[in-house]
Amino acid sequence: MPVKDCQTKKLIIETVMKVFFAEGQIYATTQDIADAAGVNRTLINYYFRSKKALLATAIKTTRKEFIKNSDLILSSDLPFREKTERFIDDFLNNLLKYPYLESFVTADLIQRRLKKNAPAGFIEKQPAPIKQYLEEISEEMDAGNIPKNNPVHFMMNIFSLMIYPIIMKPLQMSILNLSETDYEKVLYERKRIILELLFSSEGTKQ
Amino acid sequence: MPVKDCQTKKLIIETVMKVFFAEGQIYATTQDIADAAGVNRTLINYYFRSKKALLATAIKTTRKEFIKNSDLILSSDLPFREKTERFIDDFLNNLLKYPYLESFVTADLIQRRLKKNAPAGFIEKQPAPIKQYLEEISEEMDAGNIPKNNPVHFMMNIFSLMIYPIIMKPLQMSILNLSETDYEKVLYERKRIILELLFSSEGTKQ
DNA sequence: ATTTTTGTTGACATTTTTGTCAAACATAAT
DNA sequence: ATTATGTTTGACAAAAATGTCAACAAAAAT
Repeated sequence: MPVKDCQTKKLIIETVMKVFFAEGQIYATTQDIADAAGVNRTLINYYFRSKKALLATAIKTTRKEFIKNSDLILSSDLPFREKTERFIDDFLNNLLKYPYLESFVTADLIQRRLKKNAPAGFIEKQPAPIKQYLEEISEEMDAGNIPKNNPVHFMMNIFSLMIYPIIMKPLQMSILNLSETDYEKVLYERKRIILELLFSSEGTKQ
Repeated sequence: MPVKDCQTKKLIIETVMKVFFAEGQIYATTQDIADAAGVNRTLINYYFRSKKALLATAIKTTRKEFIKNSDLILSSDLPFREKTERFIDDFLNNLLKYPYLESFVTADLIQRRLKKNAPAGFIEKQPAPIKQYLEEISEEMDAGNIPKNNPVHFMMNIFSLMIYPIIMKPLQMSILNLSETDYEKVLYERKRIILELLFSSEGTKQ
């Protein structure tokens, strides 16, 4: 019976999550991973066949953890504004844990689109909760609560406002001339800012 | 006198700009670059010392082209709203040419922050035009034309709303269930959407 | 025309990264 | 104790990527 088994296997996956998705080391080698996990590199090939396979499962694992809560929120029957508020709150929390997951997945999608030599990831269909939420956005627009546009814009605005400042932190820090602590403070205010922006224009359509 | 000289040298740089910053092939090898440019790989080492050095100059070149116009706009004495409008217009155009420049630079910054083994880029100070524009944002806030907050939020909002949908296009396409042509159409509407959002909340501060 | 400089090429060397394999090890079951 | 099972390791092999070099070609300068 495997005892240590799942331990090291999990350890390796968690290390990938840390190194790639939390720290953003997209060029990390298998040796880097092994070192960070404190295990022999060969174990990566033992538990997962290849680096590619390891990254694929790591992505799946992280995505599940990422979506778990937010899908529940989007599928709930909370009133629109409250739902949006909770979604943003939850999403931002996950984002701060794994800021670079999206960048990595996107990079992956790009490589696969160009070469047959597919590195890791997987293409994802539209999640049902997102679809439902998009419909609610549409209703809110019809009700005149938010400016009437293609609902995808509202969704895009949310994602943009939440994600960009986090994934581009190093660049934004230098452009905006902010220290590490300053930036943290700014990020902390974001939730409020985003909500104000999304709902400030009540009935201001033209 | 060098005649062909600058031609191939330029060709190589332009190819890097295409492969890395336009197409997003962050894992492209020197051979990939040489193939795409139709030149012998050794020439990369002849004109630039190493891959690292090549990427460094390519980044500098692209950034210059990128900032050239938008800096003029930000430094001009146009009224705030018009200035913002032109800035966004110009920035979006450049962004569509080189969507992945920022992602690449950020990835680079991250690696350098962690290892001493610096790959390519360079750390950038706050550009003076940005500083000036931030002050103007502050004035607009004092004048009550836009909600009063830390001015960096306004700047962050602009960047986020412009850049995110472009750099995360593959992911957004699947999440929002949009085809290539649908997405292009949405992107085209963005400029208007962004401006409406930024200026919709006139005097709505709380 | 010849020399000099610059550009270009292919073969080779080095380094880095990934993957394989057999042997050693630990643990639980018989 | 011995076997069986899953785990771990180091040595090795293979592949991929980068860099160097001497030779060759083309153009400019003398």
